[in-house]
Amino acid sequence: MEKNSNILVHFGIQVKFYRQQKGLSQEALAHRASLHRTYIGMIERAEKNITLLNIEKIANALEVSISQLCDNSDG
Amino acid sequence: MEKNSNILVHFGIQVKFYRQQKGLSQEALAHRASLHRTYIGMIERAEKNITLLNIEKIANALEVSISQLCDNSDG
DNA sequence: ATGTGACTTACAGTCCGTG
DNA sequence: CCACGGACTGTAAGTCACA
Repeated sequence: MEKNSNILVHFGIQVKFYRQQKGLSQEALAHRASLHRTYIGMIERAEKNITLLNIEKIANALEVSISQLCDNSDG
Repeated sequence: MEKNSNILVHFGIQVKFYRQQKGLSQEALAHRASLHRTYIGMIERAEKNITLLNIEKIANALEVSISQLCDNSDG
């Protein structure tokens, strides 16, 4: 229940979850978010400390709010 | 209606609002968040594209959720 | 269709000082 | 205390070839 503090891991998991829920491949999501396909992969694997502008791009591409991607459990 | 997409501006405004509500100076907040004092100023003025790790630091220092800092009026 | 190392360029983030 | 300029260091951004 304690978060790793690794909000990046959590973020990546959420991206992957919402992406698959929409039946999108990393490639397709990358296209919708105007980002590179390998970059999406890196985000999902929490290898990059993403910036707010790109967080928004992905949230929009996934049609979810930023809160849905970042929020853990309203800690 | 269109958002400016300027989430950075919105974020900066929220940081300033919650900071002042707690009666903290930029310096004091910087200290609590383990960030530099000039950096907090830059964020409030939307001059920097902050990363997720620092978003979390600031949210914790302000004792608010990330949603409260990022969420617009996403409909 | 995804993971990974290597790579270059742009900028996040720190520190000094001024008014 | 805060806004702002300049210089600097570290790392995110963005891409590719190949597994």
